[in-house]
Amino acid sequence: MKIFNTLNGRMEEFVSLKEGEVGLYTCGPTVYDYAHIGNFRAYVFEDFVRRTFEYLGYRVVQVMNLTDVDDKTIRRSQQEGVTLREYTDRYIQAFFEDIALLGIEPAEHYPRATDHIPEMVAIIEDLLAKGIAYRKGDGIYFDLAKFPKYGALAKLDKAQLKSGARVDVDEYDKENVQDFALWKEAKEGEPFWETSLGKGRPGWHIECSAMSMKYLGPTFDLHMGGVDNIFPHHENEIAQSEAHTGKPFVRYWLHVHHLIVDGTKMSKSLGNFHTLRGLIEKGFRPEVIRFLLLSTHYRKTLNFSFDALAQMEKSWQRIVNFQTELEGTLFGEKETPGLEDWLQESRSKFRAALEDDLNISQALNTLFEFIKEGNLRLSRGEIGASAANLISETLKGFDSVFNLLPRGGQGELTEEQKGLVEERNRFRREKNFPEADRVRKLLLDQGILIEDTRNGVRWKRA
RNA sequence: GGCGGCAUCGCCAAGUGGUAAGGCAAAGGUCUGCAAAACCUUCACCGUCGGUUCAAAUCCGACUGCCGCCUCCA
Repeated sequence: MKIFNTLNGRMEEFVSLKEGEVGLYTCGPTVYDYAHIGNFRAYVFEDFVRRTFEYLGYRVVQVMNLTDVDDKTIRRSQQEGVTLREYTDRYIQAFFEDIALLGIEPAEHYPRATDHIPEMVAIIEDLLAKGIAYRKGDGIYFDLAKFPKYGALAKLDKAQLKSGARVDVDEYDKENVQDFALWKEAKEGEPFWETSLGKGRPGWHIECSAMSMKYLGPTFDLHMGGVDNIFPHHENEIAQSEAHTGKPFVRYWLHVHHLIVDGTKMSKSLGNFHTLRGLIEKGFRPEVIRFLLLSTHYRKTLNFSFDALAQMEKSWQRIVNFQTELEGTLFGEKETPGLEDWLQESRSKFRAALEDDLNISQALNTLFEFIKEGNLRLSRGEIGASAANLISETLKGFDSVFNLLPRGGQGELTEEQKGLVEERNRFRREKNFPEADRVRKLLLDQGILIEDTRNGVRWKRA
């Protein structure tokens, strides 16, 4: 498995710390609102990575944090006059609903920041004791001067980091504008925690250090997130964690690039801002949205458009049709020449694509070539029952990584519906087409679409 | 202002030195009671201009456009 490691800007062979197991930390949402499709591009890709490792035989231990305390969550909960917990509970629930719709496999751990205050305090106390952190004015800050490696991930020269245009330096009471907050002392009217550090709340970055190390250990395999997190968030995580433990923090960093809409940045003011809920209300299937979010290699900007989404729907249908035909057709027994070789070759091409820095486009190429060949064989009438089953299993194996097929197959017909299909067949044999069409319409009204193929009748849910 | 990324057929998107994967759309055909699905055929000299090389979409330079980072946004 080769992956592009942001840490050194190179393609590297992935070797896990523990054989057969991957420790994975993925930066999760700040739960102040519904997540948007840009967020979901990252989460869907992370799911793809997780599934890829599982496909390759690894056991994955994934941690995704839920940031439930920050300026935005505090401000909004106050505006609504509810507690921080009540406010964030609502969006955490929405988040879980959304990722379930997108077919994202749950992580092993979803730690909430506010449930891990003691762990964060412990790290901060240690950093204070080591003289790496200092208390000043309204908070506790990390002293970058004590961490020479700072800037390695983002490839920023510390000396060149200036107080940017976006920061009003006067607002901060720290010794160096570059230093970042570990702890913020309680402000009037804001939620706070009573700790050995005093009353206050954690800075943003410390939660990820505390929670990742708690569940994955001081050094772990893989840390992912959006490119915008490289600096300062991930840079700060490295500084805090390594200053605390004296050990390397993360071995491989993977960063997902952004999503743009119609070639331009997604923003509320441009009216091109989309949430998953919004798209579903417009009638798009979550599987298709997942497909689109997945369809571009993670290190490239993904261009979202409704045009593209509509095309994805068709493209997706091709995959589903193939599976439907394999599962929903009554095949006889038949010898299929070269079956094993073909399946074997497809699997190895598929695997090679995944192992090449998670090249999903190549993996999809393999999938569609597989479907093409399968359809060709179907049209030639070469497929028997056992072959159809093997092909279907191979397809499902590929799909265990994409997760695009409707889950649990398409179910079974009721006895009555089966009877109707039989009845229609009888009418067709008798060439009584008006009656056959009437029965077909009857089934369609129940959501069952009947299609006649060379290999027999098949059905699917409309 | 500093740093970085991207630019491939109408659309989505692989390919990073040896002459353009795949999907959608489109056109023609086959199959078919109809419909759908499927199959066959057709469909690109890779943003612009220079350079390096026997050979470049692939390397170098300039330009144009878009995107991102430069302290709390995936």
